[in-house]
Amino acid sequence: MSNLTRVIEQYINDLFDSDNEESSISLRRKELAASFGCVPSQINYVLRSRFTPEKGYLVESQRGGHGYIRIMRISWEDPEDRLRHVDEIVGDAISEQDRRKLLATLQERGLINARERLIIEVALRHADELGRSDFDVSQHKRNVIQADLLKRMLRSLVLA
Amino acid sequence: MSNLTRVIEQYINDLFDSDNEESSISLRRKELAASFGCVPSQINYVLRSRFTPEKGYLVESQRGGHGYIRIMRISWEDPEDRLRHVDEIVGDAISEQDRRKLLATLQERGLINARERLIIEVALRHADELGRSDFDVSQHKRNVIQADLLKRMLRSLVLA
DNA sequence: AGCCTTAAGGTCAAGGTTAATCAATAATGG
DNA sequence: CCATTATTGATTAACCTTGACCTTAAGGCT
Repeated sequence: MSNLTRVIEQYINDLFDSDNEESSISLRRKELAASFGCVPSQINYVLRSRFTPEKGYLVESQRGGHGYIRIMRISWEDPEDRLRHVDEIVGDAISEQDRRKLLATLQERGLINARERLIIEVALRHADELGRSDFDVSQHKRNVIQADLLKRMLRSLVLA
Repeated sequence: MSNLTRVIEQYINDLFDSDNEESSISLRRKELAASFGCVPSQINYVLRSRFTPEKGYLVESQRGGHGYIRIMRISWEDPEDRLRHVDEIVGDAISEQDRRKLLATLQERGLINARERLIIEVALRHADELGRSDFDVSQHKRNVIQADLLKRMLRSLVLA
Protein backbone atom coordinates (compact mmCIF):
# COMPACT_ATOMS: atom_id res chain seq x y z
CA MET A 1 0.00 0.00 0.00
CA SER A 2 2.50 2.57 -1.11
CA ASN A 3 -0.30 4.65 -2.50
CA LEU A 4 -0.51 7.83 -0.47
CA THR A 5 -4.13 8.49 -1.38
CA ARG A 6 -5.14 5.08 -0.10
CA VAL A 7 -3.16 5.53 3.07
CA ILE A 8 -4.86 8.81 3.82
CA GLU A 9 -8.23 7.37 2.90
CA GLN A 10 -7.66 4.55 5.34
CA TYR A 11 -6.52 6.95 8.02
CA ILE A 12 -9.71 8.98 7.66
CA ASN A 13 -11.86 5.88 7.65
CA ASP A 14 -10.27 4.84 10.92
CA LEU A 15 -11.30 8.12 12.44
CA PHE A 16 -14.95 7.25 12.03
CA ASP A 17 -16.49 5.38 14.87
CA SER A 18 -17.54 2.12 13.31
CA ASP A 19 -20.56 1.72 15.55
CA ASN A 20 -22.47 4.75 14.50
CA GLU A 21 -24.36 4.70 11.26
CA GLU A 22 -24.06 8.44 11.09
CA SER A 23 -21.08 10.26 12.43
CA SER A 24 -18.77 13.06 11.52
CA ILE A 25 -15.14 13.93 12.02
CA SER A 26 -13.07 17.10 11.70
CA LEU A 27 -9.65 17.71 10.20
CA ARG A 28 -7.17 20.51 9.73
CA ARG A 29 -5.99 20.18 6.19
CA LYS A 30 -2.58 21.67 6.83
CA GLU A 31 -1.81 19.46 9.81
CA LEU A 32 -2.98 16.32 8.12
CA ALA A 33 -0.87 17.07 5.08
CA ALA A 34 2.11 17.80 7.29
CA SER A 35 1.70 14.56 9.20
CA PHE A 36 1.77 12.64 5.93
CA GLY A 37 4.56 14.76 4.55
CA CYS A 38 2.61 15.81 1.52
CA VAL A 39 1.25 18.95 -0.02
CA PRO A 40 -2.12 20.18 1.35
CA SER A 41 -3.93 19.85 -1.94
CA GLN A 42 -3.34 16.14 -1.72
CA ILE A 43 -6.03 16.09 0.95
CA ASN A 44 -8.46 17.66 -1.49
CA TYR A 45 -7.70 14.94 -3.96
CA VAL A 46 -8.47 12.27 -1.41
CA LEU A 47 -11.75 13.95 -0.54
CA ARG A 48 -12.72 14.52 -4.14
CA SER A 49 -12.02 10.98 -5.17
CA ARG A 50 -13.03 9.04 -2.06
CA PHE A 51 -15.49 10.92 0.11
CA THR A 52 -18.18 11.91 -2.36
CA PRO A 53 -21.96 12.11 -1.87
CA GLU A 54 -22.25 9.16 -4.22
CA LYS A 55 -20.35 7.18 -1.64
CA GLY A 56 -22.45 8.47 1.21
CA TYR A 57 -20.34 11.32 2.47
CA LEU A 58 -20.93 15.04 2.83
CA VAL A 59 -18.03 17.43 3.30
CA GLU A 60 -18.10 20.90 4.79
CA SER A 61 -15.14 23.20 5.23
CA GLN A 62 -14.06 26.63 6.29
CA ARG A 63 -11.01 28.67 5.33
CA GLY A 64 -9.13 31.27 7.32
CA GLY A 65 -8.13 31.20 10.96
CA HIS A 66 -9.50 28.17 12.76
CA GLY A 67 -10.33 26.62 9.43
CA TYR A 68 -11.44 23.01 9.25
CA ILE A 69 -12.74 20.22 7.09
CA ARG A 70 -15.66 18.19 8.37
CA ILE A 71 -16.59 14.88 6.82
CA MET A 72 -19.99 13.38 7.54
CA ARG A 73 -20.80 9.78 6.85
CA ILE A 74 -24.44 9.23 6.08
CA SER A 75 -24.35 5.64 4.97
CA TRP A 76 -24.43 2.41 6.85
CA GLU A 77 -21.73 -0.15 7.12
CA ASP A 78 -21.37 -2.68 4.41
CA PRO A 79 -23.96 -1.81 1.82
CA GLU A 80 -22.15 -3.78 -0.83
CA ASP A 81 -24.76 -6.46 -1.38
CA ARG A 82 -27.52 -4.00 -1.68
CA LEU A 83 -25.59 -1.86 -4.10
CA ARG A 84 -25.13 -4.79 -6.40
CA HIS A 85 -28.81 -5.54 -6.10
CA VAL A 86 -29.83 -2.00 -6.96
CA ASP A 87 -27.46 -1.92 -9.91
CA GLU A 88 -28.94 -5.14 -11.16
CA ILE A 89 -32.50 -3.94 -10.90
CA VAL A 90 -31.94 -0.61 -12.55
CA GLY A 91 -29.71 -1.87 -15.31
CA ASP A 92 -28.17 0.28 -18.01
CA ALA A 93 -31.30 2.06 -19.13
CA ILE A 94 -34.66 2.44 -17.51
CA SER A 95 -38.00 3.44 -18.96
CA GLU A 96 -40.39 5.74 -17.23
CA GLN A 97 -42.70 2.88 -16.48
CA ASP A 98 -40.01 0.70 -15.03
CA ARG A 99 -38.60 3.40 -12.89
CA ARG A 100 -42.03 4.13 -11.44
CA LYS A 101 -42.55 0.50 -10.62
CA LEU A 102 -39.11 0.30 -9.11
CA LEU A 103 -39.59 3.33 -6.92
CA ALA A 104 -42.94 2.05 -5.75
CA THR A 105 -41.34 -1.24 -4.87
CA LEU A 106 -38.46 0.38 -3.06
CA GLN A 107 -40.86 2.47 -1.05
CA GLU A 108 -43.00 -0.54 -0.22
CA ARG A 109 -39.98 -2.35 1.07
CA GLY A 110 -39.03 0.61 3.15
CA LEU A 111 -35.80 1.28 1.31
CA ILE A 112 -36.88 4.82 0.68
CA ASN A 113 -39.68 6.90 2.07
CA ALA A 114 -42.21 9.14 0.37
CA ARG A 115 -40.10 12.28 0.57
CA GLU A 116 -37.02 10.58 -0.79
CA ARG A 117 -39.08 9.12 -3.59
CA LEU A 118 -40.34 12.58 -4.39
CA ILE A 119 -36.88 14.05 -4.72
CA ILE A 120 -35.81 11.17 -6.91
CA GLU A 121 -38.84 11.51 -9.15
CA VAL A 122 -38.26 15.21 -9.52
CA ALA A 123 -34.60 14.78 -10.38
CA LEU A 124 -35.34 12.10 -12.97
CA ARG A 125 -38.09 14.13 -14.61
CA HIS A 126 -35.82 17.14 -14.71
CA ALA A 127 -33.10 15.15 -16.41
CA ASP A 128 -35.55 13.74 -18.92
CA GLU A 129 -37.08 17.09 -19.69
CA LEU A 130 -33.72 18.77 -20.07
CA GLY A 131 -32.49 16.08 -22.42
CA ARG A 132 -35.69 16.22 -24.43
CA SER A 133 -36.16 19.94 -24.87
CA ASP A 134 -32.80 21.60 -24.29
CA PHE A 135 -30.39 19.12 -25.80
CA ASP A 136 -32.41 17.01 -28.18
CA VAL A 137 -31.25 13.69 -26.76
CA SER A 138 -32.74 10.44 -28.06
CA GLN A 139 -35.16 8.57 -25.87
CA HIS A 140 -32.76 5.72 -25.34
CA LYS A 141 -29.94 8.02 -24.33
CA ARG A 142 -32.32 9.74 -21.92
CA ASN A 143 -33.15 6.38 -20.42
CA VAL A 144 -29.46 5.68 -20.02
CA ILE A 145 -28.89 9.02 -18.34
CA GLN A 146 -31.78 8.49 -16.01
CA ALA A 147 -30.63 5.01 -15.12
CA ASP A 148 -27.24 6.43 -14.26
CA LEU A 149 -28.71 9.19 -12.13
CA LEU A 150 -31.10 6.80 -10.40
CA LYS A 151 -28.32 4.38 -9.57
CA ARG A 152 -26.21 7.14 -8.17
CA MET A 153 -28.96 8.39 -5.93
CA LEU A 154 -29.89 4.95 -4.71
CA ARG A 155 -26.26 4.04 -4.16
CA SER A 156 -25.82 7.12 -2.06
CA LEU A 157 -28.62 5.98 0.13
CA VAL A 158 -26.75 2.81 0.39
CA LEU A 159 -29.15 0.70 2.10
CA ALA A 160 -31.73 -1.17 3.04
CA MET B 1 -8.86 30.51 22.00
CA SER B 2 -11.39 29.20 19.61
CA ASN B 3 -13.03 31.26 17.01
CA LEU B 4 -14.47 34.44 18.47
CA THR B 5 -17.04 34.74 15.71
CA ARG B 6 -18.32 31.27 16.44
CA VAL B 7 -18.49 31.98 20.15
CA ILE B 8 -20.54 35.11 19.61
CA GLU B 9 -22.73 33.33 17.10
CA GLN B 10 -23.40 30.65 19.68
CA TYR B 11 -24.15 33.25 22.33
CA ILE B 12 -26.74 34.88 20.09
CA ASN B 13 -28.25 31.55 19.19
CA ASP B 14 -28.62 30.80 22.87
CA LEU B 15 -30.55 34.01 23.29
CA PHE B 16 -33.06 32.76 20.77
CA ASP B 17 -33.33 29.39 22.44
CA SER B 18 -33.68 30.67 25.97
CA ASP B 19 -36.15 33.40 25.22
CA ASN B 20 -39.15 31.14 25.04
CA GLU B 21 -38.72 30.57 21.35
CA GLU B 22 -39.02 34.27 20.73
CA SER B 23 -38.70 35.07 17.08
CA SER B 24 -36.63 38.16 17.69
CA ILE B 25 -34.04 39.44 20.14
CA SER B 26 -32.32 42.74 20.83
CA LEU B 27 -28.70 43.64 21.48
CA ARG B 28 -26.55 46.61 22.33
CA ARG B 29 -23.53 46.39 20.07
CA LYS B 30 -21.13 48.16 22.40
CA GLU B 31 -22.05 46.15 25.45
CA LEU B 32 -21.87 42.86 23.63
CA ALA B 33 -18.46 43.74 22.22
CA ALA B 34 -17.25 44.79 25.64
CA SER B 35 -18.43 41.57 27.24
CA PHE B 36 -16.43 39.59 24.70
CA GLY B 37 -13.48 41.94 24.91
CA CYS B 38 -13.50 42.75 21.26
CA VAL B 39 -13.97 45.67 18.97
CA PRO B 40 -17.61 46.63 18.21
CA SER B 41 -17.29 46.05 14.50
CA GLN B 42 -16.68 42.42 15.30
CA ILE B 43 -20.39 42.21 16.06
CA ASN B 44 -21.18 43.50 12.60
CA TYR B 45 -19.00 40.80 11.16
CA VAL B 46 -20.85 38.13 13.07
CA LEU B 47 -24.17 39.48 11.85
CA ARG B 48 -23.02 39.83 8.27
CA SER B 49 -21.58 36.36 8.10
CA ARG B 50 -23.97 34.39 10.30
CA PHE B 51 -27.35 36.03 10.56
CA THR B 52 -28.11 36.51 6.91
CA PRO B 53 -31.38 36.09 5.00
CA GLU B 54 -29.92 32.94 3.47
CA LYS B 55 -29.75 31.50 6.93
CA GLY B 56 -33.22 32.72 7.77
CA TYR B 57 -32.56 35.92 9.67
CA LEU B 58 -33.33 39.59 9.24
CA VAL B 59 -31.48 42.31 11.11
CA GLU B 60 -32.55 45.85 11.79
CA SER B 61 -30.82 48.48 13.86
CA GLN B 62 -30.88 52.04 15.03
CA ARG B 63 -27.99 54.41 15.67
CA GLY B 64 -27.72 57.27 18.07
CA GLY B 65 -29.13 57.47 21.57
CA HIS B 66 -31.09 54.37 22.53
CA GLY B 67 -29.52 52.57 19.64
CA TYR B 68 -30.05 48.85 19.25
CA ILE B 69 -29.70 45.84 17.02
CA ARG B 70 -32.67 43.54 16.55
CA ILE B 71 -32.32 40.11 15.00
CA MET B 72 -35.43 38.38 13.72
CA ARG B 73 -35.70 34.75 12.86
CA ILE B 74 -37.74 34.28 9.71
CA SER B 75 -40.67 31.97 10.23
CA TRP B 76 -40.56 28.66 8.41
CA GLU B 77 -43.90 27.56 9.75
CA ASP B 78 -46.09 28.17 6.77
CA PRO B 79 -45.21 25.97 3.78
CA GLU B 80 -45.95 28.83 1.43
CA ASP B 81 -43.49 31.07 3.24
CA ARG B 82 -40.82 28.42 3.09
CA LEU B 83 -41.42 27.97 -0.58
CA ARG B 84 -41.15 31.65 -1.36
CA HIS B 85 -38.08 31.99 0.79
CA VAL B 86 -36.31 29.05 -0.76
CA ASP B 87 -37.09 30.31 -4.25
CA GLU B 88 -35.70 33.67 -3.31
CA ILE B 89 -32.49 32.30 -1.89
CA VAL B 90 -31.78 29.91 -4.72
CA GLY B 91 -32.52 32.48 -7.39
CA ASP B 92 -31.96 31.87 -11.07
CA ALA B 93 -28.49 30.42 -10.76
CA ILE B 94 -26.56 28.97 -7.85
CA SER B 95 -22.89 28.23 -7.40
CA GLU B 96 -21.59 25.03 -5.93
CA GLN B 97 -20.50 26.84 -2.80
CA ASP B 98 -23.78 28.60 -2.25
CA ARG B 99 -25.78 25.48 -2.80
CA ARG B 100 -23.69 23.61 -0.26
CA LYS B 101 -24.16 26.34 2.30
CA LEU B 102 -27.86 26.44 1.63
CA LEU B 103 -28.27 22.71 2.05
CA ALA B 104 -26.32 22.83 5.30
CA THR B 105 -28.64 25.56 6.55
CA LEU B 106 -31.75 23.69 5.48
CA GLN B 107 -30.56 20.63 7.32
CA GLU B 108 -29.70 22.66 10.39
CA ARG B 109 -33.18 24.11 10.32
CA GLY B 110 -34.70 20.68 10.01
CA LEU B 111 -36.27 21.21 6.61
CA ILE B 112 -34.35 18.31 5.17
CA ASN B 113 -32.42 15.50 6.76
CA ALA B 114 -29.03 14.04 5.94
CA ARG B 115 -30.32 11.41 3.53
CA GLU B 116 -32.37 13.93 1.62
CA ARG B 117 -29.40 16.23 1.46
CA LEU B 118 -27.33 13.41 0.08
CA ILE B 119 -29.78 12.60 -2.73
CA ILE B 120 -30.01 16.27 -3.63
CA GLU B 121 -26.23 16.61 -3.77
CA VAL B 122 -25.97 13.59 -5.99
CA ALA B 123 -28.63 14.84 -8.38
CA LEU B 124 -26.99 18.25 -8.62
CA ARG B 125 -23.54 16.76 -9.17
CA HIS B 126 -24.93 14.52 -11.85
CA ALA B 127 -26.54 17.46 -13.64
CA ASP B 128 -23.34 19.45 -13.42
CA GLU B 129 -21.15 16.63 -14.63
CA LEU B 130 -23.48 15.81 -17.50
CA GLY B 131 -23.55 19.42 -18.60
CA ARG B 132 -19.82 19.78 -18.27
CA SER B 133 -18.57 16.65 -19.97
CA ASP B 134 -21.39 15.35 -22.17
CA PHE B 135 -22.92 18.55 -23.47
CA ASP B 136 -20.25 21.17 -23.04
CA VAL B 137 -22.50 23.62 -21.25
CA SER B 138 -21.05 26.88 -19.88
CA GLN B 139 -20.57 27.17 -16.16
CA HIS B 140 -23.28 29.79 -15.88
CA LYS B 141 -25.80 27.72 -17.76
CA ARG B 142 -24.97 24.79 -15.52
CA ASN B 143 -25.60 26.98 -12.50
CA VAL B 144 -28.96 27.92 -14.00
CA ILE B 145 -29.87 24.30 -14.61
CA GLN B 146 -28.86 23.34 -11.10
CA ALA B 147 -30.82 26.18 -9.57
CA ASP B 148 -33.88 24.98 -11.46
CA LEU B 149 -33.41 21.40 -10.37
CA LEU B 150 -32.71 22.40 -6.79
CA LYS B 151 -35.83 24.54 -6.60
CA ARG B 152 -37.94 21.74 -7.97
CA MET B 153 -36.64 19.23 -5.47
CA LEU B 154 -37.04 21.58 -2.55
CA ARG B 155 -40.52 22.61 -3.65
CA SER B 156 -41.61 19.02 -3.75
CA LEU B 157 -40.40 18.56 -0.20
CA VAL B 158 -41.84 21.76 1.16
CA LEU B 159 -45.28 20.81 -0.04
CA ALA B 160 -44.99 17.21 1.03
C1' DA C 1 -37.13 75.90 16.20
C1' DG C 2 -32.24 75.44 15.39
C1' DC C 3 -27.78 74.16 16.96
C1' DC C 4 -24.56 71.46 19.69
C1' DT C 5 -23.10 67.57 22.22
C1' DT C 6 -23.09 62.95 23.08
C1' DA C 7 -24.20 58.35 22.27
C1' DA C 8 -25.05 54.96 19.68
C1' DG C 9 -24.19 51.91 15.30
C1' DG C 10 -21.95 51.39 10.22
C1' DT C 11 -18.18 50.96 6.68
C1' DC C 12 -14.12 49.81 4.90
C1' DA C 13 -9.61 48.33 4.20
C1' DA C 14 -5.37 46.19 5.83
C1' DG C 15 -3.11 42.11 7.64
C1' DG C 16 -2.87 37.37 8.98
C1' DT C 17 -4.40 32.55 8.42
C1' DT C 18 -6.17 28.71 6.09
C1' DA C 19 -8.51 26.03 2.39
C1' DA C 20 -9.68 25.43 -2.83
C1' DT C 21 -8.49 25.33 -7.52
C1' DC C 22 -6.00 24.33 -11.56
C1' DA C 23 -2.72 22.86 -14.59
C1' DA C 24 1.49 20.46 -15.26
C1' DT C 25 3.82 16.28 -14.42
C1' DA C 26 4.61 11.59 -12.75
C1' DA C 27 3.22 7.03 -11.79
C1' DT C 28 0.38 3.11 -12.30
C1' DG C 29 -2.48 -0.50 -14.19
C1' DG C 30 -4.36 -3.03 -17.99
C1' DC D 1 1.65 1.83 -24.92
C1' DC D 2 -2.39 4.27 -23.56
C1' DA D 3 -5.66 5.82 -20.21
C1' DT D 4 -6.52 6.65 -15.82
C1' DT D 5 -5.06 7.95 -11.36
C1' DA D 6 -1.98 10.31 -8.27
C1' DT D 7 1.27 14.09 -6.86
C1' DT D 8 2.93 18.71 -6.69
C1' DG D 9 3.25 23.70 -6.34
C1' DA D 10 1.76 28.26 -7.72
C1' DT D 11 -2.10 31.03 -7.57
C1' DT D 12 -6.57 32.35 -5.95
C1' DA D 13 -10.33 32.76 -2.71
C1' DA D 14 -12.47 32.80 1.77
C1' DC D 15 -12.47 33.81 6.60
C1' DC D 16 -11.35 36.44 10.90
C1' DT D 17 -9.71 40.35 13.56
C1' DT D 18 -8.66 45.06 14.33
C1' DG D 19 -8.90 49.94 14.05
C1' DA D 20 -9.50 54.38 11.94
C1' DC D 21 -13.04 57.11 10.25
C1' DC D 22 -18.19 57.97 8.99
C1' DT D 23 -23.29 58.46 9.84
C1' DT D 24 -27.46 58.87 12.47
C1' DA D 25 -30.50 59.78 16.41
C1' DA D 26 -31.80 61.83 20.99
C1' DG D 27 -31.75 65.44 24.23
C1' DG D 28 -30.53 69.70 26.00
C1' DC D 29 -29.47 74.64 25.43
C1' DT D 30 -30.00 78.92 23.52
